Amino acid sequence: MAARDYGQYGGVSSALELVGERWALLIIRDLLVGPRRYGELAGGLARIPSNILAARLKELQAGGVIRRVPHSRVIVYELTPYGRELEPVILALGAWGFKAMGEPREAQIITPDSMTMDLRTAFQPLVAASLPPTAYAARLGTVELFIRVEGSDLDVVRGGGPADLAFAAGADIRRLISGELTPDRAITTGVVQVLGGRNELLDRFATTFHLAA
Amino acid sequence: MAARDYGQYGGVSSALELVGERWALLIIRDLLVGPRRYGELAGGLARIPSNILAARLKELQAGGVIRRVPHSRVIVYELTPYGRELEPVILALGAWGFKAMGEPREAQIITPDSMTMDLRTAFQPLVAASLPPTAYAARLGTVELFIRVEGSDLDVVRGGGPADLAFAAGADIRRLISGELTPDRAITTGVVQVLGGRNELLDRFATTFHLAA
DNA sequence: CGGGATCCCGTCAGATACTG
DNA sequence: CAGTATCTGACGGGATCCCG
Repeated sequence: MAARDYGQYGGVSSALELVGERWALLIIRDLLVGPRRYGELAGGLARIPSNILAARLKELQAGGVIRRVPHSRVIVYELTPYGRELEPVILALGAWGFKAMGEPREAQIITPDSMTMDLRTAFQPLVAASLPPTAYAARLGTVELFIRVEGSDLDVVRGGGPADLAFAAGADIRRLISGELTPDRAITTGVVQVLGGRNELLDRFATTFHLAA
Repeated sequence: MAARDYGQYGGVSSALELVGERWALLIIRDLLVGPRRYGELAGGLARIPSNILAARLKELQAGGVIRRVPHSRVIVYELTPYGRELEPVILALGAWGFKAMGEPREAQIITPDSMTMDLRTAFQPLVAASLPPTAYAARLGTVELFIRVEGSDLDVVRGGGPADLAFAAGADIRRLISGELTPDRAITTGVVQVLGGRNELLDRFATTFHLAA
């Protein structure tokens, strides 16, 4: 049960002994969005074997990174305060990995939690601060997200709602966020379909969520 | 040879497919200090099997993270520009892991490169900017480092040199950096031995390198 | 001697089935 | 729904060997 050790005394090796095992940081990524049940984690991490998920949850719990909370009938996993301090790590890792993303491979899926964290990664609070509050309803593949930007605050939740701009796109929304595609070209090429609201608001979206490749 | 995939399309999973395998981030940590030869990496990562080191180097090269550079007779590995962009990730991970460090376990060693990166992690550029240039000669366990702070710049190299303060300590230098121990108590308890220079300069060291637990 | 490649073995991950 | 049990295959660990 004890995580495998690297035989070194240092910050990075200590961190990797706690969260360096396969799947661990993806579990933490999803828990950064909010507390999740076992089945929700398994659903978001489609290809994780259930025994591995169970093992990781125990290890992360033993390491003080997550907590197992019984809520009346159901059991929920959530990050401890110390686990929540991994947010800068996940955001930095996500920003770096974002630049390496190419076209989605066969059988690569988008999940609500991974998309939510990618949006948080690309979020530009300084840009957003000077823009009026805006709500977006985005359908990305099969994932529906309701995105509210207000000042330098960002809130992303699953589902829809009354939005200033509603749009649908696929995995290549990445090309809009990276700046590879202008908002205009994204619409004319069909990468983004505007379902409601003014087209110009996609400009605002693209400047609010931007991560150069 | 292709890295194992997570079946997800997202920034974090993409990153982990490139640098998420065991030992990979420790190799990158050491290469952030400077280009290294195969044997130097093997020396700094004492417990890595040579086949794993060889496999990781190939994978990281294929992923565009490192480069294999023949220098006349010898071969040197170095980070690509894209690989160097992992520095914020390593620093964030190191800062997080630093807080989880307890006493060194049996057979846990300190290496020059891991110590160098830990110092970079703990470095407070804003504090340093308002202090006069200072050079420290530190012997940490068997590791000798020459640390120069000038304005908000930090330079750490192996070996010694003419320093304003020379001191020796063990792994529990961590307790000074975390603030668990004041500089005064660190000296009186013998955690830090001042070998040359004025004792008061250890105050400056402790404020320049600080990471609360 | 530096820079690996090869071999064997143990452990972990992956897939599926099963249970309280 | 929240895991446990079991089996198989792949990867990591350790030692040894090889080649320029």
